Amino acid sequence: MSNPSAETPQPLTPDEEALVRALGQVMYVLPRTIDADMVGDRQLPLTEYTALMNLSEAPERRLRMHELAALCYLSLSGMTRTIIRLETQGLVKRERCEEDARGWNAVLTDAGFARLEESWPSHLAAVRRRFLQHFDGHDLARLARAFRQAGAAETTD
Amino acid sequence: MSNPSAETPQPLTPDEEALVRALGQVMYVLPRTIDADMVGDRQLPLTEYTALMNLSEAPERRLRMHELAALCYLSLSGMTRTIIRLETQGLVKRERCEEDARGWNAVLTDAGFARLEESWPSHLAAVRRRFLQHFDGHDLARLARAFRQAGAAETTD
DNA sequence: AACCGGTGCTTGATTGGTCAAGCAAATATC
DNA sequence: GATATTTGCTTGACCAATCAAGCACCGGTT
Repeated sequence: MSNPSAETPQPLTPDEEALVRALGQVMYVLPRTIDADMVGDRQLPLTEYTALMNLSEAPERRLRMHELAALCYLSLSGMTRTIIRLETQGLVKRERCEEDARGWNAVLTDAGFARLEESWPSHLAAVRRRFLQHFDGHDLARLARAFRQAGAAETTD
Repeated sequence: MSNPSAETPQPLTPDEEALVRALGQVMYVLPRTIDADMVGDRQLPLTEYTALMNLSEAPERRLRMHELAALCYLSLSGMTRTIIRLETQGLVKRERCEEDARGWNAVLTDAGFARLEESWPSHLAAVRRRFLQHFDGHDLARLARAFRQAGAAETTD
């Protein structure tokens, strides 16, 4: 991403500076507190919750590994490991893919669905308490748009 | 709407839902992309950059371990390990604390300061490109306030 | 002055992620 | 239709974080 020509780029304005510092804080703190809330409550870490949630929304409650990984913003190997954890708890099972024998589907089991329903209120509460609450009165739709842009990784350069 | 009982808490509005999903994305993706940008450019991972930056702003460019840990939103042991990495690169040194022989100060070396100056533009560019840019036209001060609230961990309930 | 609980930091074990290498099935090329 | 390349996922090695246990020193009590 190399330094754009100038050796001393435009420094941040105080407002920008404040936002960037606050971002640092949020990036570090939020995932951990939400995760901690959920683990404390129902023993379901955020990553595993996210996986189950995405499965529950998929047709047939099943998804190929790479699709699920993308939806969870996880590497493929990270996803493999998450699914293994979920499988040993009986919340998910893996089935070979019909039309491509290299592929696997992760399938949400009934136990997995039940567990998700159980965890859902806790997750919702954590998200409200730790996050949404503080954006009361903001234009949420507009914020969401900005967030999505920022999150769209454009790994390039 | 029907019964908001204890078992079915108020679900999210579509706007809230969108924001929460976008947050998930940002929480996962941003730290990694910013880190990747900086590592690619100057071999300074974000955690180490943050430590150096906080030291550079401290009086005498020195800080006790627990102070630095708090500023970096890191556990004390995480901080120990980060400082060890920085020390082996010669960017920081540790000195026993004068008034309390149990304590240590992490001190930014000249090499560390130089390295920080070198990395600064790259960090700035990454932050602009990955984050600030997408909040053009927003009320940054207000946003920063909301972020800070969300980041203020209140670990217990 | 000898103890003893509390504090500051480090160390050991574990965890949850990464990337790179590997394996098996699919597909393209000849 | 045999071989080479690509694709889908898993595995191995590693890394940066965590928590809990340990060690050294402080400061108050007797």
